[in-house]
Amino acid sequence: MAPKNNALRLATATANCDCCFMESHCWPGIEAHSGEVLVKREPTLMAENVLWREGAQFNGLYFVRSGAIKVYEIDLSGEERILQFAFAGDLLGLEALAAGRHENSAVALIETMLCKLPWPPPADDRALLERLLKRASVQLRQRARATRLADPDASVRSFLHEIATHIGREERVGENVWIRQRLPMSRLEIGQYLGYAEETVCRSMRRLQSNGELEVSGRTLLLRQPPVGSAATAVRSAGRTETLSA
Amino acid sequence: MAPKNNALRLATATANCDCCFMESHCWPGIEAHSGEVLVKREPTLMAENVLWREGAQFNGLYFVRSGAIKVYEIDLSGEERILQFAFAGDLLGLEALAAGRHENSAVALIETMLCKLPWPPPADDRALLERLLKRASVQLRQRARATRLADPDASVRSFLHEIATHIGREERVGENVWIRQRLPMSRLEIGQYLGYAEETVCRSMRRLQSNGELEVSGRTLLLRQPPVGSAATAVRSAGRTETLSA
DNA sequence: CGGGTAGTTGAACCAGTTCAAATCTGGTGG
DNA sequence: CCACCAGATTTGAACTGGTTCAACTACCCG
Repeated sequence: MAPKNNALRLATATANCDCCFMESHCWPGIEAHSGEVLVKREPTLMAENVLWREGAQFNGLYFVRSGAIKVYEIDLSGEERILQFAFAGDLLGLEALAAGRHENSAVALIETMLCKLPWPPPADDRALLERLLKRASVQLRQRARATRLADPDASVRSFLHEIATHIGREERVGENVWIRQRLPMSRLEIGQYLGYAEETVCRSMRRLQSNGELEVSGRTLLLRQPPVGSAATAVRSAGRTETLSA
Repeated sequence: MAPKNNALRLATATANCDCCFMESHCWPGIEAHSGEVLVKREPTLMAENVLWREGAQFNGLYFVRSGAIKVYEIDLSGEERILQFAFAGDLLGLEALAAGRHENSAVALIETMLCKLPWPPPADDRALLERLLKRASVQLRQRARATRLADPDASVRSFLHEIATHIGREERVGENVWIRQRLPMSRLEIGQYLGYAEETVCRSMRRLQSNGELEVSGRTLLLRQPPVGSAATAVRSAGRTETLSA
């Protein structure tokens, strides 16, 4: 459980988002190739590698280029509570900006590539601040939804849909649309995020499976994308949100 | 339960935070009387008055000068979930900034005075953006803590302490320090915020009372401020945060 | 003082947790 | 390529803390 601190710290390079295929993911709405934003490529993290540790000084925000990061804290009773899962295009670390120090830890769940936006920002860029403020606003809105819903089935359904629509691939089988996704986190971690026990998540997924809402095999997930207007849609829209994080 | 929409909409006046006794509360860290920030005084809201309603267009952030506001949403099962309580000095509405539309509602719990910072801001002020970004960062950090803790006693204790240290008055009785505060919200609302039933909050407060941690009589609260280093402190620090909102 | 809402208490119920054990999976080394 | 291992997942069963329902009481406002 204790992650080995073998975070790779290889050479980093300054890069311009301009030339990055992820530009539109990291900066939704930005005019393509505006050449505005300077970030640093970070060395690739392998699963379990630490991005930052509780107590570390805050010195920049991260964008996920690919992979998955979990942000978590250890509460007084020693339990791990997961605060955020971040995937490609997501912004990480905003909550540490004000204090200048991280109050939680972040580790890679799978091989992950990141860019870093150093802080304070090198250039005095008002547009950048505005974009970050909007990102913060989005994260605040989403955090409000992350509370556990009425029952575990609703929570898990909502969680899986968020992940699937965020990073999954669509697949057509006959007239139905399914989303295929390999989950980067364990059942236990889903539980730690949603506020349920591992076993409850497990049983919940089984129920969803027997409802025909999804197929699971290990961490591979095939999620039914309910046709708009179906009865299932009304239920599912409980979890309507843009992404799992921002 | 349905609040009457008799929000008072009287004449508002542009004001400068400069001349306001709340300046240092609304803008912690700002150089006093810098004359930078322009806001509008909003008409006083009475208890139950609506500040904004779900679906309303976002057109500015609010600062609470005095009183108390609750921000809540109605989930699919018709239950009210409270997302934020805001008191004097707190900033409201950040989560609607990105979308340009409120996805939740806000009403006054008691008589409340507010200032509004129109959006987009009239002046192109980089320092303002930076401050707001920091405020957003603080709110993100705090939102992470608002999840329900291991047991209701810990949650309620933490909640009451946050409120008390934020808006309560200190009182010395012998060598002990107590904080006196009249709660602006009902037991039910505390439950809707913490994720417990009204009765559970009630019993929890009773347990804290028999522990000698507090005195309650209706909504009047007298909370023991544990001396630093006492056993109680270790427990209490579970809820260590700056304010209940930002 | 009287009515109505908010708060409190008790008891039964039940969803989710806990504990324990079986089963499966993915990855490793031979 | 296959056997094997450690960790992850699943299942079952007992337990328990929080919810629910139903009175009852206290407080606040007119």
